[in-house]
Amino acid sequence: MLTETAIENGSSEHLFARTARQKRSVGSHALTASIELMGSPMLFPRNAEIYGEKEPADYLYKVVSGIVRTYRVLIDGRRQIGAFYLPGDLFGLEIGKEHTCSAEAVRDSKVLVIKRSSVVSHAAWDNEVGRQLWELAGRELERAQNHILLLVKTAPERVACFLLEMAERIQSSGELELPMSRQDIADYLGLTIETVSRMLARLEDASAIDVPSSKRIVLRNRTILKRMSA
Amino acid sequence: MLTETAIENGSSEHLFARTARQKRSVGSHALTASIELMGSPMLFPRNAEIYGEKEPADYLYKVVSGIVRTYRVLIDGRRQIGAFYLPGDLFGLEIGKEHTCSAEAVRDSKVLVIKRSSVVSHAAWDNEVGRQLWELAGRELERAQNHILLLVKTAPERVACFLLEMAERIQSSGELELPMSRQDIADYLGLTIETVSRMLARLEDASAIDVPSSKRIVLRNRTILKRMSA
DNA sequence: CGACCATTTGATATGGATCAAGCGATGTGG
DNA sequence: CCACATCGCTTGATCCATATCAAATGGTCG
Repeated sequence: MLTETAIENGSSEHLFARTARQKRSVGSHALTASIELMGSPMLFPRNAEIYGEKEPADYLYKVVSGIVRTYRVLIDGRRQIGAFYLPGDLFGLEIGKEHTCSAEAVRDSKVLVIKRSSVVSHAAWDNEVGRQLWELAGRELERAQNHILLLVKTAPERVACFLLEMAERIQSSGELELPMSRQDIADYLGLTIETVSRMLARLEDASAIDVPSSKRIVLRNRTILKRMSA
Repeated sequence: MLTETAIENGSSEHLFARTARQKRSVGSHALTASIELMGSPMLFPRNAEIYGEKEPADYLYKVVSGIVRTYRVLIDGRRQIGAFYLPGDLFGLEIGKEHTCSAEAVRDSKVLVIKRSSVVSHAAWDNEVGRQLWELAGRELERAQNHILLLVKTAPERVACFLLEMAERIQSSGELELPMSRQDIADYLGLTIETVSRMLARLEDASAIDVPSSKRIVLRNRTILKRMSA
């Protein structure tokens, strides 16, 4: 009734295999492709809210340009940033009816927005899309697990991890341009801005990095960074 | 081609809707039911490893009795417990090929084990199972997000949260019987055993709880606990 | 140039970790 | 059945990493 060989784009075994009779989508990015086609571009200025916690989660989003943060706040105002989303990243997928985090543009950002219901129905006739939704959820879970591990590390370790993570994701040529403020970094790492600043200074003293300007970071010695990151 | 009305067991809209032509499973717990039927029971003594990080994730597990912890360790030995699984809970589901955490029995435990591949093929012919896998992944993600938020709270807040969470899950009559050691609690909360102990003493002083013996906790005043929990 | 906001740097405070006993329960061998 | 070792937990004393408070500096935009 079903071929279980869903191994086509190198990424190994998948939970949602593809049936022979189901329509095969063109590329290996069926989900992404359909969002490109069917999504409406929206512009969000710096610090604008994209959605709020507890609001109905009727849309799925893809960052085109800029950067987005998701976060939750405790009653006394402490804010925890759960993730940063960079161009190409999908976000806003929820299991239940409502968003569990708020989302804001960190800087002026362009975002593609697509109705959840249309993705859902698309997933029903193209299992490839369903599988990619599954993988998306899986990546989110993995990210959250890594974040938990990050939050039990010491301050210098957290900052070193953060730089390595960002360098990997932003893929810059030698110099890393941080798109977010110190406050955002601090709220992501569970530290204060002063501590983040001091740890950067310490990393600079250890000649692991250079900080020519506050948002520009040169990773001078990744070996040291990696050693300090756990 | 597809009915998008997948609202049948009260739990609202779902990403994986059920097609009219697809076989409808009997109960609302198709996944759980198939694990009951097809899973093999295994006994794990206290502290036995169920699986290790990086091992191939070929099985899905369901706790029958006892309690299971998943965790990761940093190179220097710091251990972070990601979750506790109680009777009825499923665990061990991964997106990729390998486990991202290790799992151990906290106490002597009976666990049902089922081949991942058989769940996968089952999910392919019964969308209900696929949907429940999806919900399972979603609950894991939500749990991880809550854990992140927990880890930015103060020590007394973390302990209060922990007690409330456990009381809700263990569903005891007035008295809560903690099935895990102080070390486990500490590693779950990102604290030391001494701090956990002191925070319990402090909650007792505040007459939020009673601690007749080290593992027995009476929640005397949940209002205070809730107030202290964030 | 001047006001404002983000960041750094310095001085001090403090929450939780660490180090060190003490204590109570559990189990073992005599 | 008891003496004693062991283990998990609590309690106390001290230390230290990071927060907090307070300026000083720098960068940006009018």
